[in-house]
Order: sequence, then C-alpha cells, then structure tokens
Amino acid sequence: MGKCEQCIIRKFSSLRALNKEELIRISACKTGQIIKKGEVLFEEGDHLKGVFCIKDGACKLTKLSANGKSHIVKFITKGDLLGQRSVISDESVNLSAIAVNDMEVCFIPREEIMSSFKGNADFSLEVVRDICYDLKNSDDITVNMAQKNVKQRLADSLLYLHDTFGEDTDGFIRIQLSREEIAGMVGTATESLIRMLSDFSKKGLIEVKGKNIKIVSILKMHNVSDGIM
Amino acid sequence: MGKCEQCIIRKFSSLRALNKEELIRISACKTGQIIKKGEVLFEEGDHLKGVFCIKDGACKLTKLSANGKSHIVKFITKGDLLGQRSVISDESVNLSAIAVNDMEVCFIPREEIMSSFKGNADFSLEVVRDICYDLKNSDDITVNMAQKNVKQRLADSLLYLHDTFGEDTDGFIRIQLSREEIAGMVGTATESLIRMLSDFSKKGLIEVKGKNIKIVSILKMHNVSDGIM
DNA sequence: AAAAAAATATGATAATTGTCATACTTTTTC
DNA sequence: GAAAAAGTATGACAATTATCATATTTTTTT
Repeated sequence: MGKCEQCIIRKFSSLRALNKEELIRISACKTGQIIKKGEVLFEEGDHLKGVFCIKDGACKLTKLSANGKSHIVKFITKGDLLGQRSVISDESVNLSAIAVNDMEVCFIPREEIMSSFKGNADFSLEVVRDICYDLKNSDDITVNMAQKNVKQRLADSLLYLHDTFGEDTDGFIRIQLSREEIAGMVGTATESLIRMLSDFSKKGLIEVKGKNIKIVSILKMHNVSDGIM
Repeated sequence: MGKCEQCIIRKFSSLRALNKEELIRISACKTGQIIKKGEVLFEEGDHLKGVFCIKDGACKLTKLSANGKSHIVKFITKGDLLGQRSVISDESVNLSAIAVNDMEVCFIPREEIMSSFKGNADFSLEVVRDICYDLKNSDDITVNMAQKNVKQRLADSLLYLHDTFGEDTDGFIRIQLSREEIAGMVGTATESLIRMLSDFSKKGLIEVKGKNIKIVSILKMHNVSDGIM
C-alpha cells in the first residue's frame, strides 16, 4: 500500500490541506480496497465509519424514490472524497454508492478525519467549501428538475456526463451507462428516454454506438438545455 | 438595539455555540434591519458582506429558471441564519432572498462570522452540520422533483409549508402565498396548480379560503405524496 | 366609490410523458 | 454454441401537464 504523503490523488480533494504529520498518521491507518463494477460501497441508511478517497474509477450516488425507481443524484470520480457529509454531521447517509466501473479506493477512518477537521483550520475550511459547493449545485439541480422538461433534462444529463467523464479518442463520453440508468438520472421512464435518445440522434445532436454516446455539438446541447431548440 | 447575549433567537441557530466574548464582539458591530414584505434581502449573484439572523418574519429563497420562471427553493424563518454558505465559501449567492412578510433581521459582518468560524471549533461544527443538513435535504428534494408528478409535488409543498409555518387557530397554514408562488415551489404552470388545488379541495384533502389553506388530514396528504391516492 | 390592475378560475386544445404490449438485439449462463 | 435473461426499441394508447383564450373575482389606485 502506497504512502499518503506520496499520493498525487490527494491533491485533487480537500486532503491537499493536510500537513505532513497528518498524512503520515492517516497513511498508517488507512486501508486500500478494490471495488468491482456493480458492487456497493454503502447503502442509504448506513452509518459510515470513515470516508473514501477515490484513487481510480467512479461510482454513482443513488436514492430510491417514493415510486420505487432508483434516481442517480451524481457521480463521484477519481480524486473525489466520498462520505464527508455523513462523517462530519455524524448522520446516516441518504444515498447509496455503487461502482459504475472498477474502482480503487482508500478508506480513512472517521476519527482521523474528525481529528484533522477539528485541529486543522485549513482542512476544515476546504471540506466546508466542498460541501458548500455541493449544496449550491444541488439547489441548482433541484430547480432544473422542477422547471425543465425531459428533453432539457436529458441535455443537462449528457452535458454533465461529458463534463464528469470526458471524451475517449473518438469523442465518445468515457462512461457506459444503461438506458435505465440514464433514465434514472433524467427522471423519466426508460421507454421515454430511449425515444428521446433516438430523437437526439436523428436530429444530429448526438451519435450513439451501443452504450457509447458522443455529443456532436456542446453548444447546441446547451441550447437544448436552455429550451432553444 | 438589543444585545446578542440576551437575545433568545440565537439559541435556534448555530450562533448558540458562540461564547460570551464572541457575542459581545458581534453585538457591537451587528446592525438591525426592518424588511417589508416583498423587499429583497439579496439577489442571485450578489456577494454577501455578512449573514442575516432572522429575528422575525420569513423570506423565500428563489432562483430564476432557464425558462424565466421564479422557483422557490425554500423558506427561511424566525430563528434561522441566512447566508452562511455564501460567506464561508466566499462565493456569490445562487439564490435571491425576498421577504414574504414583514421581517426583523440582524446583519452580522462577514469578518465576525469568519473569525468565530476559524477560532471556535464548536461553532464551525454547528455551522457545518447545518450546511450538511441542507445538502442532504436538497438532494432529497431533487429526487422528489425528478421522480414525482405534479400532484405528489403539490402534496410535498403543502406539507412543507405546514411544517415550516405551522397552523393558525383555525388550522390554516400560517402563510399566505399567491397561486403563482405555490406554482413556483411545485414547478408547474400557475393554471395547472389552480386546477390541482381545487381538485384537492373537491376531494376533501384541503380547505381553501382565499390565500389560506388548511390540510384536512396530514396522513392523507402524505399518502398523496407517496403516490397512494 | 368607480376604474384599473392584478389574481384567480375555467374551458378547449395541444404537447408532453407514462404505461403496457411486443419485437428485436445483445449479453450472460450453462 | 444454444438457451435464457437482460437490455433496447417501437407502436398504440392513456394520462398528465402546458398553453392560450376568456371570464370572474379580488385588490389596488385614483
């Protein structure tokens, strides 16, 4: 297992604010884990005993809706921290985390995080700013979900996926999701989503090859998102 | 202007974690304000110079959607703090705050809040927990907005209003909103909302007298929210 | 108190979205 | 490699929701 002091991944999260001492202490007690695609990191209602630092791969954060559908709230990818909200507020998690591809994560026990949170003002400020950013984002998404139609929301979801996972050499978004999963991001029926995807495809907004999707024009997709169609 | 040390309102927010020294310091530099119904505390994009402590009254937090409608994200009422997220993350606000009835607020300058946030671990933990709670809530609402239909969302909104504002002596929710405002909470067209309100009324779920609404059975309303109708 | 403006209500209709049935395709399992 | 299962696609139709027109009521202004 590598040492935290030498790990580049920490530079991408609030862990960057930790000092050498703290890093050495965490290095000693952290545990590495490999999580395969489809495996569960934690489930709605679980009480987390620490936070996950994502070294590679990605997972989806989902919540079961009142009508039994699984809604994808967001994705957590390489470099992100996962579980701070729950650990800091000392409450159970409200979302489930499920790997969408093979993951490599480090698990840092609750006590270590809290000790740095209380003792290192730089670190706590970084963590809080992360959470603030998430809150701002979440409010924005709420408004989009409430005010936009399915077409606009699909455009948003595709742009989000593009932003989060980037493109492969052929320009396709670097993540493979089932139609059902995408429907669960957009908040629509799977059949409706499939129809709208082929509609986008017919209109030349996207290119689809199996589970691979390419956004032909980011600008046009933004226009769709804004209702300029 | 009263002294913070003797103000009961602070007990309802994270300000409760401040010590005597800090309270005296804040007391000296805070300013009181009266804000009339309809007046704006701040607007989307503003950079806040401090936080508001709501001594009386309430305001709505709104965001302009892509299609030009004003969406009410939440209400802030007596005892709440307003603006911490923005002050701590040092970013512009993403929501506008508009009084829905006459308000009495205290304004505490940014520097005072940040100084206590950095120097008083109890206070910063309280603030962070508040923000964590808001984040959890916001994610839950996102899922509801995405997965529920208008009827269910209206039920949610009515229950939220009931929770937030309570009942008057006749059982009516202690807030008067226009149909347009309620439509802006639910995320629907004003006409659709009006229809659904009279539908609820016909079915005996609510009682409507002008702008006053009474939920006849909280249990039944929860059932509507859950899609059991 | 009358006039004007704003808010509420309702009808008619169109657009959007969901549901169910079924067919086709791809992936998984044995 | 065949069978089963899961995922994707499409048609038909129903339910939901938005839009536009217009009427009615309430509130505000003069």
